[in-house]
Amino acid sequence: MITNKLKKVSLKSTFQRENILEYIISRKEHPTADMIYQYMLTISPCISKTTVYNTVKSLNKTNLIKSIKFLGKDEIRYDGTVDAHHHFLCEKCGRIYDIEIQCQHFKKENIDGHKINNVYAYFTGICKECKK
Amino acid sequence: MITNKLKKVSLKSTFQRENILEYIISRKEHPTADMIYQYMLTISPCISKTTVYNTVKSLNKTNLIKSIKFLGKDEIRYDGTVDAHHHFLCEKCGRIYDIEIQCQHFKKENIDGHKINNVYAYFTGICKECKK
DNA sequence: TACCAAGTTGTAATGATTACAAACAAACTA
DNA sequence: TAGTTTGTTTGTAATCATTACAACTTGGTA
Repeated sequence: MITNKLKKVSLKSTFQRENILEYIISRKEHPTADMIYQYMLTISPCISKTTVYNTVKSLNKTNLIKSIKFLGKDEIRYDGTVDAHHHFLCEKCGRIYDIEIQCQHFKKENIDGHKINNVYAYFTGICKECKK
Repeated sequence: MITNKLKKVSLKSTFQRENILEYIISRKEHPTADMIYQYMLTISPCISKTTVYNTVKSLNKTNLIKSIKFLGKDEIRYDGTVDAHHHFLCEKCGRIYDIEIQCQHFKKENIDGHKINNVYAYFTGICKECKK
């Protein structure tokens, strides 16, 4: 439950936070800050965009959500699925799919002498819907 | 030779283009637009930043260079090495290293029914220099 | 219930990138 | 080699996502 997730990471439970987190997790669209803002306006007409940015920053820092960024797109997208996975971005419709592949490099701790902390990867192409 | 590279992709050969391309290829720093601009100022004091942006866009479109973008950094970096490879970003010093690993997904043409055109990936952590 | 640290709001600033129009130059043609 | 055309460069102004900041408000503890 959403409130517990916030409690677990010591974030105060507010209407804005609960609904923003719920929105990101339940919809699978990997929304942008503006999409979150547009949705929040419908249930909280006075919300500020700054609140959206503050909130996703907190949620991201406490690992309740993840951020993703694609080349050529200048906005950050937010992902409520936090376990290791990749993404697929459709070049035609812009939809973003979660990709559950396991890469052999995912668990490496060292490459070329560098200590690895994080792995980011995504694919682009034409999605199965657009191929039809 | 730089001039030939431009000819091959039917880009007119200009002082600005040759030097910007040469700079990106010869230095291995994966420079930002501003780094390129600062360098170009030293050999062409009247160059415009717009020229830098126009040029990297052309070079990128014709595959003479590649663009890279990292989460949390809001600038694009340019890479003169165009064959398939990944990157490592040091979280401490910001240096970017080319990573020559071959991923098993690199040559896949289909994942989950989506047609794959491109693969982007990078690692972050502490580089071997900063570990010392 | 009162208090205070933390959260929210609105406005203004930032900074990378793009739009646009005028001036200019590369390279082809005669 | 000069003229022409088309693509390039330049500078300024605009854009747009995101952040800074300061005043106001609220959650949750004592």
